Amino acid sequence: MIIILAMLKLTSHRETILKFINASNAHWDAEELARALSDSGKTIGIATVYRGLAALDEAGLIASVQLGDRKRYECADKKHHDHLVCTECGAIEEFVQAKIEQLQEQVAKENGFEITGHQLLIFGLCRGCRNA
Amino acid sequence: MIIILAMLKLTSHRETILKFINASNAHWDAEELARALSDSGKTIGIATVYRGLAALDEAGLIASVQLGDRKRYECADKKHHDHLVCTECGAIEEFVQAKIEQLQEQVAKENGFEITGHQLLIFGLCRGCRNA
DNA sequence: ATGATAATGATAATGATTATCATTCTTGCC
DNA sequence: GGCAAGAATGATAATCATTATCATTATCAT
Ligand SMILES: [Mn+2]
Ligand SMILES: [Mn+2]
Ligand SMILES: [Zn+2]
Ligand SMILES: [Zn+2]
Repeated sequence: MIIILAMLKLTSHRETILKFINASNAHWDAEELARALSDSGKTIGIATVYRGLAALDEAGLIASVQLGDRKRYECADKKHHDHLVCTECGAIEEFVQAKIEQLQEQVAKENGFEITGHQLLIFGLCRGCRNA
Repeated sequence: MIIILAMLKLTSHRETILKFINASNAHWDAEELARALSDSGKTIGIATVYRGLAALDEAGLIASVQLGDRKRYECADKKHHDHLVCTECGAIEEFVQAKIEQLQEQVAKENGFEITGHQLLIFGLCRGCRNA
């Protein structure tokens, strides 16, 4: 059904998790996802959800963002982007700013750093919450 | 001795914590700081260290960065900056990139967001770890 | 100095995530 | 198809950072 990388064993549970994430556009944390799966009749043990998410993330089949104290996952089939996080309602919006990405490389070079990843979180009030 | 904002009550413990942070150039988490204080003969209960750091941070007398799962604190008397984090040795370097800051404002505007804060973490290998 | 109020510290509680371990799948192979 | 080896699962205990409790103590305005 899906070509899974060699490092990952295909299991129905992982497939369920992967499909669920790919089918949505949200940023899920483990508990939320477990609840959603349960609500849709596909209950999976919470420990397995945690492990499945970590495995899929490591295999590059889904992406993750560390938001404050919890890790959230989203589908990986979109290009790299960063996030705007509303501190009022929790909404998460995405953006891409090529120039910022490029300037990060420059900063790294100036500091003798070899970049392996980055995370830019912009906190604030979303349009809705500003007007509320 | 120090002009403390009205919102914060001066206590010897908070003063100790503040001085310690200001005297160093590092990014401390609560446990590390408690241990360091203890080692220097000024033991402060761990709960008080947590509360003291949070209070000083809220008052703007020190600054904080959420690094992965733990919160780290540093002295606030430097201008805003972001961080380069070595995933190998844990070293944290600082940088300022005005253009990136400005582009963030632009991104926010484009999305109807009102920025209240941001955090840019660049992960990778520091010069030392690259050559090791 | 005195009292109102906030801070402290020992410790319990929380919340997210990981570790255990017995049981159940997957997959390669006959 | 049937089987064994090894990985995955799930219930639950364990961690780890941080916060909450609550009795005691310190601070600050009067
Ligand atoms: Mn996203
Ligand atoms: Mn810093
Ligand atoms: Zn909002
Ligand atoms: Zn390093």
